[in-house]
Amino acid sequence: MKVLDIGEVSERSGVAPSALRYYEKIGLISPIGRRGLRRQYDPTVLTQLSLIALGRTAGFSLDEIREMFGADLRFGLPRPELQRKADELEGQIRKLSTLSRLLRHVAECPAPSHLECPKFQKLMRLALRRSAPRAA
Amino acid sequence: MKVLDIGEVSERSGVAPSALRYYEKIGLISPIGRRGLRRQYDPTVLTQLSLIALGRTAGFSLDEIREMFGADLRFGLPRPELQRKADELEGQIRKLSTLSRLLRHVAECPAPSHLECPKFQKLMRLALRRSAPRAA
DNA sequence: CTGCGACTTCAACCAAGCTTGAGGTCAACG
DNA sequence: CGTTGACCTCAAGCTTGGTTGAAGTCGCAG
Repeated sequence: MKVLDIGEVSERSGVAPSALRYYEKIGLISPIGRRGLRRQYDPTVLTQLSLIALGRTAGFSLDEIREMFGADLRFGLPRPELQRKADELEGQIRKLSTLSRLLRHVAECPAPSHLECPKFQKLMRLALRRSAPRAA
Repeated sequence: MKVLDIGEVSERSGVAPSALRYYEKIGLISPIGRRGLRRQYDPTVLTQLSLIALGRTAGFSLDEIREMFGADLRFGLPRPELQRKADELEGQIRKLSTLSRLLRHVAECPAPSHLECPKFQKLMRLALRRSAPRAA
């Protein structure tokens, strides 16, 4: 199995070498070894990096991502926790989809003030219901 | 129409007063006036704040959000730009949904190493296709 | 064996998005 | 009229997720 230099990993994943070293420092990824000083990576690191990118897109912090996937894709979290994260994601998906519909509506609706457009109001109520503040 | 003190806005929106002042500084929101030194807010600021929160959830920066919604919900962006943002959101939604399915799968799949599970691989391929790196 | 280029370390810096703290103002209650 | 508590300003600090730069190491080509 071919091993990869940091430069190749960077090129293939689109993640800067400095970022890869940073990820290593915080325990997110690790090379399988060194040749001289140079880090040698297993190609599966590319899968890991994709997952990390995915997690970032979802707004998870690198810490959360480490908990979820672990280095080496251990997926260390207890199952209920994983389900909880998935639920969280689905809530987020509904919010994003409301926002998307809102933007498309605004792009099409001729009403001068959206605050008065019933469709806009309906979408806003939807959005509001989904991002409940702490207080009543 | 009742006006709101910063404390009330904070309580109802779940956004800290310091954050509200910060949002004002960068031109995201503004009070309708002052009573003495105290900022007085129109209740529609709550709608704005919900939109801002929604935008943040979607990963937009405060700058982007200001461009999109403007202060006063002007929605200053040209329509094609808004459509583009909506497209962007939908791409993101598909990624999140893949990630969600991936997490649920991991929570249920008994396979010791997910890297070998065909279902896992399939989901990963899906995810990979959706977050194409810069290089070929 | 020399030199090039890709790597290495480490510390310093950066930007976004806030929070915190010191010190001040002001309106309303008793 | 005084004191309380919620507000004010401004500067400095914090966290996350990195990048940048200086100075050094190394392996392979010629």
